[in-house]
Amino acid sequence: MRPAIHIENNGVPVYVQIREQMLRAIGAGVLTPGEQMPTMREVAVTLKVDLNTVRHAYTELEETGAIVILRARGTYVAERPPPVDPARHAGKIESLAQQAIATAHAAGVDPVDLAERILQLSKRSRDKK
Amino acid sequence: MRPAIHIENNGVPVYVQIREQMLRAIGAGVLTPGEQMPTMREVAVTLKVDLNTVRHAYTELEETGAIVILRARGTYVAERPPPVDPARHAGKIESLAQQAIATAHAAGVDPVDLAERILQLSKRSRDKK
DNA sequence: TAGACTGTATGCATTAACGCATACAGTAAT
DNA sequence: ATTACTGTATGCGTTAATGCATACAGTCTA
Repeated sequence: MRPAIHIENNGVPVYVQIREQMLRAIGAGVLTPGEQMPTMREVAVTLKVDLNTVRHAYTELEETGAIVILRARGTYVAERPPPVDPARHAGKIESLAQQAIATAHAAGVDPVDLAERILQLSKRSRDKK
Repeated sequence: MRPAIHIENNGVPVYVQIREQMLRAIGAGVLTPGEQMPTMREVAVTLKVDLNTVRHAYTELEETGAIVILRARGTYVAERPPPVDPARHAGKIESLAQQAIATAHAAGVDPVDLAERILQLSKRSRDKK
């Protein structure tokens, strides 16, 4: 399956965003072990970023054992991808949640309203599929 | 209270890490509205990073309305802004929700998980009061 | 063998991030 | 007025991130 990658202008390097989202796609089962990853060029063109930027992300993914890169043959999800550390993932959620609360507070918005709106929007886009 | 900031070598810019973690501290209630933030120099020395790097982070926090910077007097966590008219308020929620979803996605987090965590945290802090 | 596809690599230019040092400018307490 | 503290600003140098173009090198299929 082709993961939907989304690049944002947060100050976070593009290659980091690609790396994280690919990791999530693998962890979530969107990309399964042995399956071919999207081609570097494919990702580069789709996201309108440089080929070397994608390679940067892929290289790091290979270093962590998440994927295997075969020259001229493509890249594939590793047969035994490193387990997604549950604590690490939970920490990310926690962090994002607190950030969202702070931001909402600063804008005079009730975090509960925000959360409910997020739910509506996400579930709606999920139904499309 | 003094938030414990931790800088990592993730490829994520230092100023982004500071910005995010300060936001997190505010969202978690470690830093409360009206409370003085750690001095820029304090943070710089503690984390062994450049003063301008900290300023970069603080400046962005001010732009989002999370903190208030008073020249020569220090920086403070923003008070909750006065309520605005319902139309703009709804617009803010919409905007924040979309931003949160994008950020979550970029970080490899399911927006639904994020929303549910926000709900938990907000309801909990609501009980305290 | 030819062509298409895929990863690898280089060079050049631009911008951002950062550290380090130094200085300037308000504020508040003594 | 002096001093200490806080934010603001500049200059210099280094490294990293990116985009853009171009080329090289394996692999596979027709």
